[in-house]
Amino acid sequence: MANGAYVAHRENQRELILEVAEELFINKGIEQVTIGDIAEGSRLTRATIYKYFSNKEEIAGEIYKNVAKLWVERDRQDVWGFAGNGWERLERFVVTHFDNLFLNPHEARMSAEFNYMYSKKLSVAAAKEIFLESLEGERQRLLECIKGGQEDGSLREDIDPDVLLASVLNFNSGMMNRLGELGDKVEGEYGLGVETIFRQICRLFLDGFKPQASPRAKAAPRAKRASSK
Amino acid sequence: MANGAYVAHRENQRELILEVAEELFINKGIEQVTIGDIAEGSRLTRATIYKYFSNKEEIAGEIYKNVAKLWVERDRQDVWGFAGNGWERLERFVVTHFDNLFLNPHEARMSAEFNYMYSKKLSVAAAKEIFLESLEGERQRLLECIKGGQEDGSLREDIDPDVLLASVLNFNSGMMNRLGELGDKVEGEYGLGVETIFRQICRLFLDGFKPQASPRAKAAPRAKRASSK
Amino acid sequence: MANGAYVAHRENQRELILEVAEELFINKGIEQVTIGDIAEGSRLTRATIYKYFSNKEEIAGEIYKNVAKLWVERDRQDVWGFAGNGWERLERFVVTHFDNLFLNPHEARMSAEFNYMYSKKLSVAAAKEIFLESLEGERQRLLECIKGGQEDGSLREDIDPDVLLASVLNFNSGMMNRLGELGDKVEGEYGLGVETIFRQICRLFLDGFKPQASPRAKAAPRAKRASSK
Amino acid sequence: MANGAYVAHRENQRELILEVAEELFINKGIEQVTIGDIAEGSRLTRATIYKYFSNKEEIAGEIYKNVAKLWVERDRQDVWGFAGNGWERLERFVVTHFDNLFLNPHEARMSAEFNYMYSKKLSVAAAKEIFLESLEGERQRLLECIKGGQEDGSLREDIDPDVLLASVLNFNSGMMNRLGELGDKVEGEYGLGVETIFRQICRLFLDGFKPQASPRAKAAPRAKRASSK
DNA sequence: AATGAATGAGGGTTCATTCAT
DNA sequence: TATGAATGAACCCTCATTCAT
Repeated sequence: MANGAYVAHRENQRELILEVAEELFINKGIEQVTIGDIAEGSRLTRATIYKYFSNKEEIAGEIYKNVAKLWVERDRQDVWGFAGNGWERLERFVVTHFDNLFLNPHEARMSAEFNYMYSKKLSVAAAKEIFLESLEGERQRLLECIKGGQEDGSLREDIDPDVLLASVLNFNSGMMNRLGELGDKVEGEYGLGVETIFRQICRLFLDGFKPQASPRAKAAPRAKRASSK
Repeated sequence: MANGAYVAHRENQRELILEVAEELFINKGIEQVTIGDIAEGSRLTRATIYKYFSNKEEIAGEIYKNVAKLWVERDRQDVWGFAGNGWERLERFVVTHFDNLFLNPHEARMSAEFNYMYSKKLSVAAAKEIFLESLEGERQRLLECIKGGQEDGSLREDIDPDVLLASVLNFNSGMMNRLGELGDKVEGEYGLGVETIFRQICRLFLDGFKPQASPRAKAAPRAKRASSK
Repeated sequence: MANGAYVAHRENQRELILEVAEELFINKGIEQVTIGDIAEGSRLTRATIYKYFSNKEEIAGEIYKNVAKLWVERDRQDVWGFAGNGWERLERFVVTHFDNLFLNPHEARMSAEFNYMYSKKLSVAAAKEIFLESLEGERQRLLECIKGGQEDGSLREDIDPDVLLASVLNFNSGMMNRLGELGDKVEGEYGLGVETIFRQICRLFLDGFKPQASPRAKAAPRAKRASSK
Repeated sequence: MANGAYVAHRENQRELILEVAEELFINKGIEQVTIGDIAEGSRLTRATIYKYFSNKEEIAGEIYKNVAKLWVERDRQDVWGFAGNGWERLERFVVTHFDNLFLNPHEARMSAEFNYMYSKKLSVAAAKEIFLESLEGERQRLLECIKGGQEDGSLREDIDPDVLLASVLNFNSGMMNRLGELGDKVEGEYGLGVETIFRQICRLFLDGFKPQASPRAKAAPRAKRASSK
């Protein structure tokens, strides 16, 4: 029916807008992009954009959700289906993520953008909805993977699984955002390929999850410092 | 003479502006702060601010340089003066930095803000000037520390020292910025103290620098994925 | 036949739109109501509204005409059929009108709205058409009532009947609009019920129509004032 | 000092803006006037207008306050200084007001505009502040005049002084606003000069305040009507 | 050195209205 | 008949920046 055509058209326009917006967000930064830019890029008027989204943040949130959905989907296929010991599966979780980011740098870029925005503008409630929804069952699956690794002896047991979980997730986020922010700039800074460096960082981090042979080297006494303020 | 008074006055005003701006940048985010806000906070007019700085980015750069200078100074006192094997000194380098960040969260905040801005607005040249200048001799000192560690057997030798160096610096930056962006939000998300988590992340990362007992576990074959675009 | 159904349907829709619009005009003020509001209220789309009326003013005019028709109809029943002397019939004309307004405050509201709009947006021609059409034979009937009153001695004779007529009509309009604008606010302002006050105003005004016992008190010499501009 | 020049300049600009705005408000209606219109009229930019007033309503309020201040001032000179019996002073109060309005029609126009706006947009609190402030001691002075009139026998005693007071004030407002809305249109409608008509309305109303010779004519029995809704 | 005034550019948003379906 | 899409014109407001004092 005609109705179906309408719906299809709307969906096409929505996608068009999202694509244009993502491109712009990544190149110029969410905050630097105006609704006008998006309108121009999609050859629509500003007013029309508002027929589809009620503001820029909603657009950004939508794009982020799509990206996050991709991640979960990829994990489902390439990580959680993989049989191996705990450490190997954990490695897969981390490495596969960065593998894909090297292929799709825009995802890291968008994540960096969105996380920054989240830390500023989004209400905690709105952010939580987006982030939690985007993670779906990942946290649970990863937690079980970690517990399994501690049982099968491939992961160190001296750290609480919940802490390990939070560590992995924050490491991933932190380094992904760094990757996104650096973009192609890192070569200029370090004279090394960005991919090389981040692969090694992952490797170092992951090796730290293995059972540590000797009791951990005694940490040097901590520096005591006053606040700078 | 009168001239001296003028110079002193100018210096005072400059500092006042920088202090007010830092406070605002940290609380509201650089992009959300207007010159008007800074003017109001320092009880000057917008026009007067322009007598001291030519725009907001310059102010931010100045503040960042000051913070970075602090870091270098602290390292000089608490890290490079410390005698120990390579791994221990490296650990100090990383842990001391985060110790101080927990005491001075605004530094992490400012770093996150500035790095984000750098990835967007700053010309590569301007950014390079700021970042390189701020690092001064740190890179060199850290590189020597790493090489020493590989010689004294406390650091793994299967990774090039330059790569290890870049790894440490990028890890530090990435996790610091993540820390800055999260602020106090992480507790709500993970139910764990932010400090606990980040200390463990550092520990895991640093343990990965130790010589690895067994030849590195054979990585699972990498997933092959097409670009999402 | 089908044609009849169409016509009936159109008529129903028209009425629906008018009802919704009146409700909105009264509550929010004509200028604050958008075509979109009316569309939403009548569960139609904006585009559909345009199939029935060419703009908001036309809708408002239609509603006003309906209200005015009511007034004429009521007068026909309750005023002009009443036998009494001139003053008594005049009183009826005024008092009945306000009696009804107290029962139907939305009519006063709508009148106030419409008069205000008339003074601004409506072309003089369009306004004349609406106002004159709405008055139909009222002016004539009232004029005869006044002349009758002057003959039967119940109305003062020192003022020209045409002037008395214009006085009554303008008084009615002015106080009705004031009533409409005040709504229920007057109580807060004066601590008196709005109905009480307006009834007394009518009474004072009407008593002024009686033959004045003494020659009118000599007015104090008029103040001479320059324009404020 | 230069400071004085600044202050004087500001004051001039303020007045310029107010004058332009009043002219526009009167001709086009407050709601039809945009800040852009005012800016254009005063040969400033929109942004500059915002340096002087924070929005259109504030401008309108200011103009209304000025007009109301004029009224109070005129009353002080021409009404309250006048010695006469209660009815004569009351007459002065009403007639002087309209005398001045005929000379300065823009005042009636502005009052009509403002009252309409008050009934819609202004918060009751904001409106009260403006209206009460503008009336200053007028209410009290008029009340005493009325009580005096009842004592000296020039005013009817069968109506409570407070009610008489509210009657006069509402009559004045209502008819003034009607006058403002009609502008010069009334001639076209009634073939009579607007001034003539309104003078007679005042006269009729004021004559109603005199002690009524006979017991008030028994009102015809009131029409009983159902609500139109 | 510091200021107040003024600007121009641009951002987000809303609405009446038209058009193709 | 009714509708969804799209538009373009406005409007309000904010800000960085410059200029004369």
